[in-house]
Amino acid sequence: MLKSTWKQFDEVELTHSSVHHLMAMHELLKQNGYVRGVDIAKYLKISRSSVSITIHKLIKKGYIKEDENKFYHFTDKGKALINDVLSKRRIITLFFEKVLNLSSEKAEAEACKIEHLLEEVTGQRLMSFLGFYLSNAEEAQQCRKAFQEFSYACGQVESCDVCELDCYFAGSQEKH
Amino acid sequence: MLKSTWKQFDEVELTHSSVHHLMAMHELLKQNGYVRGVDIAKYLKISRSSVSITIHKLIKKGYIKEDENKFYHFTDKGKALINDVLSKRRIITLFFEKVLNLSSEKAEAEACKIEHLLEEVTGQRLMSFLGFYLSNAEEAQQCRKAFQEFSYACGQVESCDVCELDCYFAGSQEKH
DNA sequence: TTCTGCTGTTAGGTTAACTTAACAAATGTT
DNA sequence: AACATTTGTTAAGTTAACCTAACAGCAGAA
Repeated sequence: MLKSTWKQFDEVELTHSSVHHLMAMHELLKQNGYVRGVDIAKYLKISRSSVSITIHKLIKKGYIKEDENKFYHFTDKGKALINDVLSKRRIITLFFEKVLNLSSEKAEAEACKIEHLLEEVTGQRLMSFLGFYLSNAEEAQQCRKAFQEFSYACGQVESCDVCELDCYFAGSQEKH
Repeated sequence: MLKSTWKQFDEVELTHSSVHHLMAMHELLKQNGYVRGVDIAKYLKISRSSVSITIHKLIKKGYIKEDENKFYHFTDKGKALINDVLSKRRIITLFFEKVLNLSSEKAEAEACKIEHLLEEVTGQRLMSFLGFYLSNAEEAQQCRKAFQEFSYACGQVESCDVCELDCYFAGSQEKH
């Protein structure tokens, strides 16, 4: 891999924290019809002061505007971002839940950690894959069924095609 | 979702940065047979001082030990972690590349951003899925073939089952 | 109207991860 | 032997994201 690829982690347009301030806003707007700083603070379980600072940064960046009564609203830019992140989260969650059979709580928790890090194209491709894999297409249905019956027999071998090192899956069976 | 789920992001045992110091070590050990601070610094393109500090933290946490000549080595704990992360990266990369058809560079870059955030169980499930999906099983082969021929016809509709909001995939087609 | 409580902001402090600058110790060169 | 380079460490500064404490403004209750 390119030796500085790892730095892309820091180069996301908005941090995990900022994205979640926006997500909280979206959720609270849907719930209550309005959002104030204190609502976000309670929702995210952080201090009002911290929220105040982050929100002002987001205002400066053009994702949020504030009205006379200190109620917050999304700008078009903010709405677009929320839409992207929500879609991506939804798709990733669906994948974890419907394909990998994680519980819906775990699926959401895992999606939440990575949703803002993946590029649009990855989300789109995943979307496309799910659109097919979860469809009623004959091949998809049979594939799902066969996978359910399939149990990866990694326990017997020292190494397999997929993991070059000690078998990851084998190791996992001791732990679980 | 549980309202504090998002905080799990910060609660990973090792940060993105720390994990990548260990990954760099692994890579350099494989390449040269030894690692010093300056090697890691050059590899990660950060300052020697920064590496020095991070490495000492990792020594305190028990992932690395230092010999008389300031060469670094993994402890068993470090080896186990590297093994886990590498396996997870490999699986995720494979998924992005072989299932979602991302280029191998993009697949690795995307995997790199999220590999340390996903739980073991997620990696295992993905492993299991790939083990089947990429296998020679009749159903898997047909599914792969059918998916290749499939193009998600999202353009015609306002919304679809998968994305509740504006169609994510439709939006993406304008951009690309 | 005074008091209380809620809300937002500011000030000052912490931690993690970077930076540059300065320096000490070892190593290599001439 | 003297000088230059490499390497690791330390000091001091930056940014992001949190914290607590203090305080100002407002709004409702006694």
